[in-house]
Amino acid sequence: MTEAKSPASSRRPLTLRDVAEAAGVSEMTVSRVLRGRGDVSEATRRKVQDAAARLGYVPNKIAGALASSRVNLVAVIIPSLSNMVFPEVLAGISEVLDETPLQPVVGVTNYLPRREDKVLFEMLSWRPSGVIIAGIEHSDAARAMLRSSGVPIVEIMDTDGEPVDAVVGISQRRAGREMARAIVERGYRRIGFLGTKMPLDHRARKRFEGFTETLGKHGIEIEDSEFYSGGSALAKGREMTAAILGRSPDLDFLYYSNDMIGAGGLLWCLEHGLDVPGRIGLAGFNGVELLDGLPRRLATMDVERLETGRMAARIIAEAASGERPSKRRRIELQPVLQPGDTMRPPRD
Amino acid sequence: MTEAKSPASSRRPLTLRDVAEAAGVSEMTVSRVLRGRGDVSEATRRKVQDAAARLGYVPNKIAGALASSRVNLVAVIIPSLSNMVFPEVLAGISEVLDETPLQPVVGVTNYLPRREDKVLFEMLSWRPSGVIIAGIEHSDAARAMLRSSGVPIVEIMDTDGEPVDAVVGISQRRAGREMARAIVERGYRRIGFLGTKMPLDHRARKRFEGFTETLGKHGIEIEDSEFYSGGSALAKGREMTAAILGRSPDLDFLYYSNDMIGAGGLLWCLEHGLDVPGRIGLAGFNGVELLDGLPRRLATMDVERLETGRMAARIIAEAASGERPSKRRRIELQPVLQPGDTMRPPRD
DNA sequence: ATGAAAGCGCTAACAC
DNA sequence: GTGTTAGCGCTTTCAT
Repeated sequence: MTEAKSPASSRRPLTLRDVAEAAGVSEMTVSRVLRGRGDVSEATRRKVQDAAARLGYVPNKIAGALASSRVNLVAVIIPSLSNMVFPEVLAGISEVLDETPLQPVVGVTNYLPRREDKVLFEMLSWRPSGVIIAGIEHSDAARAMLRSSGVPIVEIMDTDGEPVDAVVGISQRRAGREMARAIVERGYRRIGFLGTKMPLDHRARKRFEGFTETLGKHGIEIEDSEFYSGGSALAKGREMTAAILGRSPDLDFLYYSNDMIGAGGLLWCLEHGLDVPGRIGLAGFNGVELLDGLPRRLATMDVERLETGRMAARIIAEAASGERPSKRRRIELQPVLQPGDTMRPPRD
Repeated sequence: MTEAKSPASSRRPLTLRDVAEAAGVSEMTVSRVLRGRGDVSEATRRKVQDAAARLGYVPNKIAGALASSRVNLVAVIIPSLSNMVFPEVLAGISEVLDETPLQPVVGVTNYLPRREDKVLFEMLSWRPSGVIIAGIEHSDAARAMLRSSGVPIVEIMDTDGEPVDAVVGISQRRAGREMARAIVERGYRRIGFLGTKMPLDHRARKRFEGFTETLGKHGIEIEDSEFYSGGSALAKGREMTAAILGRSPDLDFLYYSNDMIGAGGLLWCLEHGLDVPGRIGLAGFNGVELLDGLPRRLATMDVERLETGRMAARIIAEAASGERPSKRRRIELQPVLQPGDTMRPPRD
């Protein structure tokens, strides 16, 4: 059966007026029915709904938004989608916004400040009801845009600094410090660090700073380190582990800046018969679900990504629904050490 | 330094008129400068740009879009962000759209037709310049909306069916058939299948149908199967592998519906000392980068996700830039078998 | 090279 | 309960 050239396929999209004429009422009445606002008699309501459905009317939110100056979009700005951390935060955001009329719109910056500025500018030009943005480090321009946007802003995943408005997440420095403490408590002393070559990843940098700071207090310095960029993180974890242990075979702990390279390192160590966690301990960062299926559970630090997303979304949703802003503008979640099977127990 | 209550932080967002007044020209001139259209003298151009920058003016795209009936958004509708396949397609889309004025806007359906209808409706109500949507199976309502939207539509990742407009991807049935052929050619005969419990994942279903169809032609039936839902795919892969081999120890090949559970299965087999690929062969599906770091490279079928995204985006970009639509409305990419190390070589 | 007028499709506010 | 009027902040079109 060939598609008949139905009227619906004419190039001009339908307007309220079309529905109004088809239903024999005013545009205003159609508008009320379609938004479920105001009093409309059951009879006209049905007439209108029938007409709209029959014609296949899709409202024009552009016009609606302009007229009402209400836009049910929440800008969500994150550095990447390929690091599973961010989709998980997004899941938390969606979960909460699904209960509201708000909708998330995602922008990706690839960790580039320039792109962040641009993405933010683009999104703000759609006049969203709120902004959730990863990190607390932004260009002056970005901070100015956020400040003068007039909508609620939630910076997430890093509380080390001054937020523009609200902030939800963990202290990355503290996460680094706590991991260092856990390692030292467990008697490891010769420590290697493996991470990404990403000067622009402020969260990784702060973790590293916190980590070295606490080691320093115990008179320990990182003995060797390896950095990578690009490629399959699992494979890189293997390569880097081989390289660092080739150079510095006496290391007794390897701290990886993310779970994926940590998993690669774990596989390498097991294949090479190293005694984990006796001879050498391993830890990653993030607590990604993936780890559950590894031969041993890699030690890691869970950062409550889902909850971060949820709380950020709640702040926006509250503000958008006109509630007076809650007092809690700064929510610091606690990173939770999961020692898994790749760290020996603490000495007492 | 405390933030002074600058005029910019007044609650009313700036309009063109504000910039026009500040620059001492008409709104129209400001509009021209900001869009880089029409002839404006260098002098006024500078005046306007200065004023806009100084005030921190962010244009209102809602008003602009309504006036020009041009919206530089491309709706991208996918089932999930946690299956890495989709972020990769998105990366291909972004790569191409970054060279154009177009911007992707992502909607996630969680594999639910209801949600797909809703997300599509919401996105169409913003009058995007095009739609890229995963799959070729949609509700009647969704197909009607797509058809009457008046914008270019590209359905991706599955070519087995009648697209509304254009389609880019692989034939999932064919991918299933080719995997079956490869397995049979390599002398495996007692085959188990492990997959997701997702009646709504049409692509997985079609692959399965193609798979069994080709096996059938060789007089082979699947001997046993396992299905899962939820949880860590890697862990599930292990569990299911243990379960299926516990029940049916004579299986000599396991076909997993995705690489993640395949990887879990591979780890399990290696830990239990099974001879892979001699005693038992394994294969997954998708060709995810993750696999590079596994102890052995899992056999898989690469489906060119990046390229799929790129080509879909190109079709939209062409149409949006007013070029007459290219003839290629149906682009079938070829799934590529990557035998890795978990299938023995074909018998000749 | 610049400006003035009209209107995009809808909703707020007010009449009836 | 329903209709009318006047914009929302831009861009299009046409005049100068």
